[in-house]
Amino acid sequence: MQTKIQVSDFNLDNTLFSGQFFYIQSEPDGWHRLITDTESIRVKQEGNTIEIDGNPELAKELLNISQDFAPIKAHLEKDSLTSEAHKKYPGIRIMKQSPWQCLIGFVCSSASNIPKIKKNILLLSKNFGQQNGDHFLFPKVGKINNLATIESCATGFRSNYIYQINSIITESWLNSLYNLDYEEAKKELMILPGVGEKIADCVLLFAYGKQEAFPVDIWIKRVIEEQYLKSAANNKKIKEFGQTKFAPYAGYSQQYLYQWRRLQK
DNA sequence: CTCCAGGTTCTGC
DNA sequence: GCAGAACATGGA
Repeated sequence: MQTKIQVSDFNLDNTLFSGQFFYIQSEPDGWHRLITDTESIRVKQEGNTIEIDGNPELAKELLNISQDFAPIKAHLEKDSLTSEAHKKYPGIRIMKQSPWQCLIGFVCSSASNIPKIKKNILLLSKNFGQQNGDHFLFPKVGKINNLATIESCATGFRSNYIYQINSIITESWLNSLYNLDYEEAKKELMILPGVGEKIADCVLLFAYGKQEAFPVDIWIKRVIEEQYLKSAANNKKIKEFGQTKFAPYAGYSQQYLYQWRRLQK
């Protein structure tokens, strides 16, 4: 099934390559296959049109296409650096992933890098996911259940975290967190082994839609120290600064600053 | 070979 | 409470 959706202030490539979602297979003709634990779709942007090959509801949800971007644009333009980042990398949207896939992706992310996280997710899917045509879906909750096989997915010291999380949590527990506010949901997520503040914030932002979350990684630490504080600071300080300065869209500001600093020469 | 990557946990004060 | 080390792995 093919569908076309008109968009504005939306850039597919900038969104897909901003380190939010790790199971993407890009084709040379501009199509990108986005793979979840239930289905996969192909998407492509031509001007202000998003072409969708597959379930259009999944595309709209995952890419957060229908979110009104006007208030976010106004917010980004209030600060000179987020404004510059928005000009340079326009149309980055905060995606709305399934909590499960987002959680495992970011558990893989600790002290790693984006190409390697993508490799981890691909290997986990090949080993534990269901085959779907020429690719494998992301594994469902409970399926990533063999430690030795997880270790073969190049996940290193994160292997045991993945193994334990897979056995501890259920789909309904993950869904129950939608009903909690930011602080409460964060406390719950941080019970999981291998999930600290930063990974919890990523899951809250990229899956649960908590726009006040301000994940602090090495790039955000750098950009805040270099461009705002003009001095060294610990992660707690960085996070407090970001959440206060960029409220109520700290998550969006974070994402644009992250991209700006990470891709800086 | 060394350094680094969308960090977290453990240890020792 | 805090800083510092340990934790695997692959790419530059």
